[in-house]
Amino acid sequence: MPAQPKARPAQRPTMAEVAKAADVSLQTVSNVLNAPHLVRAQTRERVEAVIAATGYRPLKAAQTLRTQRSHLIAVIIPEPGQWKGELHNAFLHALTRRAQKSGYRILLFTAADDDEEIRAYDQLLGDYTLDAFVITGTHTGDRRTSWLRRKGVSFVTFGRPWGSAATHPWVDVDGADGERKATEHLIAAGHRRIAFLGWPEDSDVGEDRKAGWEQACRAAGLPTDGLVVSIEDDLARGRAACARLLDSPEPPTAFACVSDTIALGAWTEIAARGLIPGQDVSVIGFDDSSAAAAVGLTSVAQPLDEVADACLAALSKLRSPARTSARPSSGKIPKRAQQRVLLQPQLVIRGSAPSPENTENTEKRTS
Amino acid sequence: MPAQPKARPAQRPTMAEVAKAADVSLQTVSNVLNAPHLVRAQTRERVEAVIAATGYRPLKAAQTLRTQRSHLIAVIIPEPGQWKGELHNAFLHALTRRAQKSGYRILLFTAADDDEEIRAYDQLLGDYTLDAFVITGTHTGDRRTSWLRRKGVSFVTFGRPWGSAATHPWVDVDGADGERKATEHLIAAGHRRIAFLGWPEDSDVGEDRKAGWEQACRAAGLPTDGLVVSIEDDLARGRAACARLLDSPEPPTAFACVSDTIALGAWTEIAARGLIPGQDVSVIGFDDSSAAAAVGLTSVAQPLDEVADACLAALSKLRSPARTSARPSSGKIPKRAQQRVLLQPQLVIRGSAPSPENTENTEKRTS
DNA sequence: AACAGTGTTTTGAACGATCAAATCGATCGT
DNA sequence: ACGATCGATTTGATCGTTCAAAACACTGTT
Repeated sequence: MPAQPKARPAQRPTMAEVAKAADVSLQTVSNVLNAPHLVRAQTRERVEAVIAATGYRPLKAAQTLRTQRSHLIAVIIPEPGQWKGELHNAFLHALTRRAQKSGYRILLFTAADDDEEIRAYDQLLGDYTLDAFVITGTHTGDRRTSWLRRKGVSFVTFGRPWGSAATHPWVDVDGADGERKATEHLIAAGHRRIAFLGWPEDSDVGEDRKAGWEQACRAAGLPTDGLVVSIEDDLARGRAACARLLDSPEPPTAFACVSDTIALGAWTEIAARGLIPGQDVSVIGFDDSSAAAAVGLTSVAQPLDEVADACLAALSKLRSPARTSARPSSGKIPKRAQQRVLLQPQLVIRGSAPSPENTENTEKRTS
Repeated sequence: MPAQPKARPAQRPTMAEVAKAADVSLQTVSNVLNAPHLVRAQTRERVEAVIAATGYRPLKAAQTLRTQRSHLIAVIIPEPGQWKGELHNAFLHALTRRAQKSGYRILLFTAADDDEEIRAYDQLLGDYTLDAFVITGTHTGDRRTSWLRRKGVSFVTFGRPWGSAATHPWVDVDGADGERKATEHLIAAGHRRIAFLGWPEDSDVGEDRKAGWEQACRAAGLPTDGLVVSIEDDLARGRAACARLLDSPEPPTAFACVSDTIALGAWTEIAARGLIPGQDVSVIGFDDSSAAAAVGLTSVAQPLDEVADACLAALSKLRSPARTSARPSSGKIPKRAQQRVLLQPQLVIRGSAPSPENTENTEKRTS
């Protein structure tokens, strides 16, 4: 029996095989895929037919090696319980969905703190040929963004460059606007003493949201003194804070909260006192968690799908590896997507703070 | 000015550069990394020194192309709100952490249902050179596992092959055991009528957990008739079911629940009646969500870190591309990691169902 | 009839690593 | 002292794709 004649059984087809079957060169197949305008229509159709028949798909590993572009975007997955597990999870999902539509994939990594995260960047960049990072939870004095910039890596942040004039692309949700909408909703329902249950003052996001509440109160001539509480993001603390305020000489009739966690604490305390949330005392949370939906808590929802879209759009600068050529850049500036995007959240109205006209528990959204 | 003499500024070092600097061949550098025993100690040290000095790291894309191994494991990220968002998120985190310790990375993808998921597998396998999949949420008649098997792809499932004798590697948590522990805990605290708030009967996981409750009751000679409720995983329904049972002629004094969501519903109803959870009526949930921790709900915790470890260990069969060689396999069977692992959950005791001797709200874990 | 200009296709090299086999020295047995 | 054996290292080919430049085939000009 002669030596096996190159038997290649049911393997994944390669570009060379497609080329042979279509009786063209390798490069022509490549052109059909990457630069169709260079190929004569007739030839192109023939090649495309073979591609369809064989189910050929270019191998990413080979493409990556050659082009230095992997179609991979790295994103952190936070420690459970940290930075709003549920919110981040929904964001990750949106990002993954959107990315895979445009041919990208999300690569996960973990890190307990910013320094560890920077080390993770270094590792990832050493191993893989990443196209970009999506960074979440930016804050004042964030070292991660400057590190990435220094390394020349593309990235977007979900979160503004708080407290710095950094010019990197970012996408964020207008927390002040959200809290303002929540507060105005309460005012429209007739409330005149509206408390704000917030986070400790070192939180950029927290201060932003607080500002929204304050603006709305000011604009309506309502008091704010003695109506602010700063606590860690914890249901029990939210409950305690709510109790304290309700027992004060001039108790508020509504609570605007910096998070659903804290709002649920308030909601629990109100219910435990035999009061009816949304009727006797109103509560509004932030982030529209599943728990909020479950108990009927009105909450401010972040448009995560849009955030994900905007992040990916901002990364569309993944073009041209910036090679300085003698060719003068033609006067046309490449229209790049928005690099700094601030999106508006929505108020999801439920029983804990219903609309003035309509006291039903029906859920509705207002932008 | 002469042509630029191969100026290579601060690029990432390649293996060739390391080889030149250490005055050895390419292959020797490769051997130092992949088969150190083949290299003379003195040479090895010299090469290692250069590697350390230059910070050289092999490029995954090139390795992947050559070895057909990417060190990538694909995992689904479920739609928010589906299959226990929080639980899956924690699982993903554990998996990512463990994987990156062993040089692997997690690649995300999404899919709305099983068919779409299979299409996603096909896409991923077409593009990337994946090492394996981790599948979650297996169920009776699951088409995904048979598809993967047919394609010859390595994978593990988090979840048993319910209702089939499939032989693929899997890791699961013993839900019956968890619910039994919960029920026994309630029995030890003196409860004699313990209800079970469960899911509709088409859920494999739900039936497994229910069996645990039933076993514990039977073993203690306690009644089960009329104490089972089947509802969707929803807080409001849990609350309603709890109310119905409490209003029945022979109301239970404790609730073992199939999930934290439902347990929180029960908890809410109990609290709303002015009863004190854990004192008047006890409740135990399942999954130890952050909400359970927040309100002090006793719950059954899945050992997700161990699940992740076991999944990765089961995948350690990522060896040998199965080439049939003439070399007879030596008698030694390669010790492979456990391919079928059933882990035991832990009861996390909190106020809603305290220990008999100790009515404090202190949190403790018992295995 | 030779030439420039287009449009289309092919050739050759390269990306960065690993595999398979060849080579080179030194050691060993008889 | 000579081939055999073994350890250490090198050479050559290859994974599947894209880039850069060359080659080819026409058309229209002069």
